[in-house]
Amino acid sequence: MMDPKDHTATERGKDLSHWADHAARRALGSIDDSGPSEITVAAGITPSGVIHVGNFREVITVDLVARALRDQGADVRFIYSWDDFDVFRKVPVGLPAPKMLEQNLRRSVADVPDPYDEHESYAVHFISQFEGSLVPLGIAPEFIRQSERYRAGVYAAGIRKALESREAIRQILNRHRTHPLPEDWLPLAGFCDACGQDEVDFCWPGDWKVEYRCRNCEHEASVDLREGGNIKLPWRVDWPMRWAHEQVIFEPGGKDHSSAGGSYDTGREIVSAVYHGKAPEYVAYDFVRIKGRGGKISSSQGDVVTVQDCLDVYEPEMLRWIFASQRPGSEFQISFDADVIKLYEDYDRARRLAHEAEDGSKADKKRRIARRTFELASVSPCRIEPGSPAPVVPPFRAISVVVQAYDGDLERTVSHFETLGEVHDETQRMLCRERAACCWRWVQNFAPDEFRYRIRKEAVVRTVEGDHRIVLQRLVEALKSLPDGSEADLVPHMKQLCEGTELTLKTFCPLAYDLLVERDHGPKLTTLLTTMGSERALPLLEPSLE
RNA sequence: GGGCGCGUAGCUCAAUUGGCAGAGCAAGGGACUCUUAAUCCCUAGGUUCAGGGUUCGAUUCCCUGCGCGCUCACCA
Repeated sequence: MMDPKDHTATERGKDLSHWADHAARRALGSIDDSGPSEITVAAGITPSGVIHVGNFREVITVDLVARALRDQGADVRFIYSWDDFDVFRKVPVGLPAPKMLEQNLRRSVADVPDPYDEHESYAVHFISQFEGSLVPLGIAPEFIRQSERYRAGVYAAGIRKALESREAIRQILNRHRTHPLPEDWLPLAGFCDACGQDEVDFCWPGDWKVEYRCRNCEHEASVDLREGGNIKLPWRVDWPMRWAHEQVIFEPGGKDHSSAGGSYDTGREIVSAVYHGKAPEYVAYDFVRIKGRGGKISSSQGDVVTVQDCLDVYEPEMLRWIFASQRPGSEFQISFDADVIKLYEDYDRARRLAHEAEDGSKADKKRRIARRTFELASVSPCRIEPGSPAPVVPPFRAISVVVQAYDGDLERTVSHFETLGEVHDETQRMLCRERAACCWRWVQNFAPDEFRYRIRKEAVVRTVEGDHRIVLQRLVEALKSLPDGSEADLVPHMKQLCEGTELTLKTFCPLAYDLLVERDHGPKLTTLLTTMGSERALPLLEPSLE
């Protein structure tokens, strides 16, 4: 724990004013001294199909709070529960082998075969996809698969306690239900050992023994809870049981869990009445919406946008920054359209602000907020010293022009910026390459047409006469006189191109764009010409003069 | 019916636990004898949905109303 009398600690304390810092303080305030020295924060979802960015909000929320807790001196255990012992209730659209999946409904998602035939099960397929996408983001929780826990009998005592308290649980749940649970209700759920389906009726003779009969295949069996098996608690009891089992002190939840009478509400009552525990500190997070993917949605995944889809367009730190900048309760959208440019500009600006030295003015507050947000957004934990140099990366917009001139060649794109003196060392080369890769994927898949161009592969011959011919001739001469000219060298020639003719650059340029990029406008002409180089430009311009 | 959230410039939104209402785009003007998908400077734009309360001070906290969205009352 941090010593509040320590001067630097209290100075530091003023900086810890991000929502994750406040949540961390609340969580620390909720524990008493008798608790374990290590504190547990938790996230978790059901892998019932492709895991999307909306689900990511849960993990990133906990990751940010975990980092905030560590910054306050806590020893943190971050667990991620894969609720893969849940029922496969619905076949998502767009998956392969829909008939096979249809036949596997009502079984545990951990027992449904992988329709892609790549992993041991349906659940594991989507689990490994999602876990893989967390690696570049620096998120590394301890993953727990509930199917394994239940089957190993880890929760035997928790289940037995629920059975012993079944009447209390029934009353708690009934207070929030329209149709009350029957008097003989048992807090049990599970799957038939024979057919794997969840159409099972339970009986509890007492102690550790549970018996069931399958309504589907009429299989009957008796299970000793201590040995584990296909028996679990229903969600509303399962959640509080695991809070107590893991001593979770912070866990967020989506809106569906968060309303009055929802599962957090009943869980809070159950954990206290049955397990003599305490509900974790909680934040409810809102949904993440998607903008600008119209017509580009991958048919194999329905309407779903994954974390990997976001990483295709956004740098890892930037994706973290986007979530760290939004308070959990507010709904926001992740954009794939022209907003991407604006967002990159906002991000670069905020990062410069985060690194600025303080000057005692009121702007310091904004600097502190930006700094703290970037400390939390950083892929690996870091402290930002005011006045320290900010990472240097060329603007996304500039990269979009250059990377298209080089047809997606990242190395040439990077060396272009090196030649311009905007990229200096290996770190900057790496950052530039990473951004160029994102940019190129964006241009190809999502950019609106007005941001895209393609240099002609073969020259087109236009009839060029009169003043247009004169000006084009001058442009060609200018390029020849500057075989490896920089943009600065070319600019003076541009100013003289139209002298003595009826044309202006505005009326001439469409011809040049047509010859070069097959449309009547494009990136700033001098940038385009010097980026593509005379050796590519001249063969496209000259044929129309012959 | 219960709960949560939202309502701020023409548009999209900030204001991070009460401290001079701000950005981007759009609009208008100017600069760089370099086209735009630019860059830089300036201007304008507001009863912060309405009404009340707490406070030295409210976009922020409390109450009421209106409008919008989501969610629970199945399962998870």
